[in-house]
Amino acid sequence: MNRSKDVLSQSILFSGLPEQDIAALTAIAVEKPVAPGELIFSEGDPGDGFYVTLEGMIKVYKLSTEGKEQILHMFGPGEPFGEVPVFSGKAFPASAEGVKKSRVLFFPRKAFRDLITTNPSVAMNMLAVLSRRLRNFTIQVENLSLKEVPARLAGYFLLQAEEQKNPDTITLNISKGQLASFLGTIPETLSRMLRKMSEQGLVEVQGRIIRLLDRPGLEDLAEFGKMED
Amino acid sequence: MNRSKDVLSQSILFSGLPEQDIAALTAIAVEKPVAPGELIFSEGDPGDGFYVTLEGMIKVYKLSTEGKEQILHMFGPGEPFGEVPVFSGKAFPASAEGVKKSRVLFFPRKAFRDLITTNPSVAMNMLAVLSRRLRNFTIQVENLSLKEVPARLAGYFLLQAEEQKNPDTITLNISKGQLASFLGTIPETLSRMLRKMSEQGLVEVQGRIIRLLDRPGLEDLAEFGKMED
DNA sequence: AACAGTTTTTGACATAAATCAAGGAAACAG
DNA sequence: CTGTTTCCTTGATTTATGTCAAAAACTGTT
Repeated sequence: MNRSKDVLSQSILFSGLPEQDIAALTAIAVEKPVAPGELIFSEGDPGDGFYVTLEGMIKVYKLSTEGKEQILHMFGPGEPFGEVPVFSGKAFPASAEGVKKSRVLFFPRKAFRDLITTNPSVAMNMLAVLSRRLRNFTIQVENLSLKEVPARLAGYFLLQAEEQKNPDTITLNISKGQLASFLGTIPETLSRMLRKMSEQGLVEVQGRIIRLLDRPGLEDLAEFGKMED
Repeated sequence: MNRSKDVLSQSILFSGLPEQDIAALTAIAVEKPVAPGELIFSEGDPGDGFYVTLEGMIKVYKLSTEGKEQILHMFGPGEPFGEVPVFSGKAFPASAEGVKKSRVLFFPRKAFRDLITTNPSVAMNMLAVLSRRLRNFTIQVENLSLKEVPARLAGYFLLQAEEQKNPDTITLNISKGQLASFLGTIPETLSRMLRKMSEQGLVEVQGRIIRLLDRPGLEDLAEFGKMED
């Protein structure tokens, strides 16, 4: 039942690699189960390797001194995380833990760096992964600094609708509390905004199922962020 | 007077490259003067290459629909920028313009990708550059989401003191308005915070010269972000 | 079905920072 | 220098969102 090879050969990082290279990779990698809420690494840890999510979902986050959490990324199957220390030479800039029951694959730093120097296509894939992540960060900074919570929320819904390829209904794959943390706010505020959006007929909320009733309205909200009360 | 080679051979990206490779690089690159306020590229532009700052200072930023600006990075001599589209295949996620009279070097996408596939050490350097940038972004997100303006400002001062290797006096190399935009706030707020910090004896402000009078106090402020009025 | 635990919602209130408006200082060009 | 433009500061006010406290709605478990 070793599906790690399948996940890897499908992943952004290793797609296009010949069968035998994948085999060599799985040989140097260590698989690890992760329980919900279990810490994988902490901000400040040295970081002598990186991970690929095989199954489940991993969050990467920061905590304020008062305990507020900001989620930086959520990673599903096939997605690598924790690569920054491998190339920057510095410690993990954030912490990672499982959001649900998960499995991850750990790749030791040296073995992976060796692979990259001999295999330009892996290097190119890694560059693409990091570039895409930088892109996402620019959007996250833009959201936090230039947009208000309703606009971020509307943007999130529209993005999810695309990813879930369903233009008018999405299902949250994380709790509302986690969503609040991802959007840079707190559960109370998120709850209030959801109610407001419902009252205005933009969405209909049933637990984790969100029906998008007014896409033009949501698109407008995501861009201009104004909501008349 | 072609110092581009010198700047390149000193740069993070090309350090360690043999003389002849640097020469080959400058052969494919195009030098371009940039006036203060001159646009280099805009968010959404295709991006068929990236840049290295030779001289001066370049800012990369986002604008809100209402015109507020958030600066994402400031790049000085030797620093590359605009690489994301080269590897992600997508458009520029932000815009770039000169802050002062500058010179930049443009590298066409294809030539650079070719260089990387044949030259693992350049690939590794680029990975290091992108990783470091990701690191900075996590800090920026943390600042925007988990810290208040006084804490960000104190953190900025301490960072500058380090970079300028002078523990008790720093000189701003950008205007206060630009600093506000970098910290994710507006000039009015920045001005008020500076006054407050002066009143509390944390710093002394004389134009662009900031004297750090109370490092422990500033460090505390940067971490906990509380300032009694 | 009932319990303990968590997650979500709601209300009243506090506050950091944005906005609006205007005056002052500094930098720059002629 | 001297006028003009840009940058910076200050005050009064508004607003979005965080805080605190408590109730309500789920979740899964014996």
